[in-house]
Amino acid sequence: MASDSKPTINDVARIAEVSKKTVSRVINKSPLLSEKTRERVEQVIADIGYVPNPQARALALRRNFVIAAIHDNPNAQFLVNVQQGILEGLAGSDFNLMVKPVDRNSPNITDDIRDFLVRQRPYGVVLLPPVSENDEIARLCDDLGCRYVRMGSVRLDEAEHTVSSNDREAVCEAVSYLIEKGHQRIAIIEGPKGFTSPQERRAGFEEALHSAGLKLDEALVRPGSYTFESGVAAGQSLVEMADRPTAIFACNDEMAIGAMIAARRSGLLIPEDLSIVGFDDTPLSSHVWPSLTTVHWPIVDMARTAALKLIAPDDVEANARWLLPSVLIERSSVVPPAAR
Amino acid sequence: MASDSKPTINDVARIAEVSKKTVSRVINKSPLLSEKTRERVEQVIADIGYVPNPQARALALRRNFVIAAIHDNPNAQFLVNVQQGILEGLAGSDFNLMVKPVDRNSPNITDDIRDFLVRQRPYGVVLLPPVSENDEIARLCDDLGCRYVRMGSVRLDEAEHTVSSNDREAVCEAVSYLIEKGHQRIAIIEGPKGFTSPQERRAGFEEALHSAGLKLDEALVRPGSYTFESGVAAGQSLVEMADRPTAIFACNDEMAIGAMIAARRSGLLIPEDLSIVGFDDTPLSSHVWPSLTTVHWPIVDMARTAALKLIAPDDVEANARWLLPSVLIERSSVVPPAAR
DNA sequence: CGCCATTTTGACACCGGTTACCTAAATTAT
DNA sequence: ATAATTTAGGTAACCGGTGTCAAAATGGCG
Repeated sequence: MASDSKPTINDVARIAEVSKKTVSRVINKSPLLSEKTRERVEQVIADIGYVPNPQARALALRRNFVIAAIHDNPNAQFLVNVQQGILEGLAGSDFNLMVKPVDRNSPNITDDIRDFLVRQRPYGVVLLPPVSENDEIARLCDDLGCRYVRMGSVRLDEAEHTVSSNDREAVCEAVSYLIEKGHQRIAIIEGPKGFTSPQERRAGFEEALHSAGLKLDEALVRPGSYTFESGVAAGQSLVEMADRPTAIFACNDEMAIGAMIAARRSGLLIPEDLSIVGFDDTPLSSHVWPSLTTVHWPIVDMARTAALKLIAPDDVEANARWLLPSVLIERSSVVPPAAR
Repeated sequence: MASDSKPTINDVARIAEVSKKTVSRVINKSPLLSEKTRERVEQVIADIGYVPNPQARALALRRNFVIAAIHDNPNAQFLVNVQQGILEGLAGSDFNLMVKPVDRNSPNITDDIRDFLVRQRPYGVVLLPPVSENDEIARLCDDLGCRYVRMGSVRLDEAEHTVSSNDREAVCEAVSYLIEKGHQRIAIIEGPKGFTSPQERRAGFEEALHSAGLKLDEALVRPGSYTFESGVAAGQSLVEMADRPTAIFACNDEMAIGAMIAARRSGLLIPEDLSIVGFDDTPLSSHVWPSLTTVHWPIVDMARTAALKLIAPDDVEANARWLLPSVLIERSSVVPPAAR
């Protein structure tokens, strides 16, 4: 009993004895309408359960109510946080969220995205890191006249199309915290080359050393790829050193936890023998034992802000905001270094 | 230089000197067209870069090209896998994926979903567990004439609206494997009450015991909620028993890993002192040390199948498939019990 | 009461496609 | 050669909304 097909604006108009246009005015809360007819029409709408057809609206308005999240990020927790944030920003509006993953290794990412934008014509897109760091794609959106916000550690000094976090300052703070605790030999496990966020985090690391008068020991720098395995490998090579570091800063939590596991395998106690600081504040970081001291990366906030920038041009506050704070979360993976 | 607004079907018709309808026929690959005009029109389409407007099509066809994933599941890895699977199923079609999370604790989930379906009118929806277990919502889809597929351990004996996995058999196999290894005192950490999947997994557990002639010891049953913390709690209470079990089956990986951590905190060696088997095969399960023996839950396959069922009525193979195999993955968290 | 300004409402074309129906040309049958 | 049938393509209405602009209704004021 799937009932007859849905009532349309014409049905409402006929029953309420007004024109379609008047019904349209009621739906769109136009101010130039008498209270009397508005009530009458609203009554009819409620009676017959009329709901405007979004496709028809989209056609007439020449714009739809879709925000797309374009990503090439394989991290599940990140993705889900971003989606949550965008949906929070969209809540209460007519907008819906569409997800569009792209293949980071494909040579024609740009073509793929162009095709998507041209076919689907989303009202706006949120570009997620690392795809957000691709200037060509941002230009593509510009050319196609598609609203966009780039999320990440992009540090473009323009509020309109960007939502960033101050990774550099936050890492500087975190590493300074290690130094304050008495650590001098501090290692870093870097993120993948060629992206902004690992660069920023590395920069913050150096900044902290410099302002404490320490100099960077290249022997304590390890490459990483943001994966658990790369953290294990880097951690292992660090703890096997003759004069191993007393603390490690890893550019993300997964690698930090990998390093933790590697250290433990080598018989080290954490944090007594080795302090560790991560970055991201994934749920996992509070689940491991000892719980991981890390930098909270405000993904959900960034995503919510990005969504608001796209759909709420009047929200001056959201539109002005483009640099959100990453803050240090002290847990239990850091203590002063043991005397040697 | 955002260029003038996009070419429409009228532009193509005018330039190719045919009617709109003929262009429409070309787009829709209608067979009743001469090869000559088809080529001419296709040439014009390519020349001016015409792309059909999806909103207009949606309006005229009275159906859009949107598949929505409706979920109330907080697990990030699960969600991302589902999205990946659905997108694989949708790949190459005109369909796009929309995500619609609902609040599992809200009393008016049904109203929320009804509202979404009525407003957005997606072509089809994939209901994810545990929402998929709610019969009221399935009925709602029926009433609203919205195609749907319920994913999960739903075990409705009807292929049309269901994609399930054989959790029960798989768990039975996994626990039988423990028994073969020589374990007799096997504990279970259950999933949340009131959902099908934990029930099925528990049933499989009992089945394995029975067919081996063992009887269920209620003292070795612990409640859980699929969270890491509940796994820690359950694990701890199990290892503190005077005659503790030699093996634990946890109804998901997160709890298995929680139990693993709890056991280690109590000074137990894994797997020497305690074997552990999980369920899901999350990436984490191969990252922990020792790597977790677990049951692979074919989420991606299930999601892909669900998507195909929605959009490819001709794909008889996909439409007939509704029970996908969960298979045991042997890693290194199980060994025969130590002599006591 | 009549006139003008203002508010409220409606007629109609249009957004960019599709369907139903129709016509003219081409082909086949008689 | 003519009628019957098929094939190729066109016409007009329609899907369900919105924008424009003008008409109708209302109200204030002399």
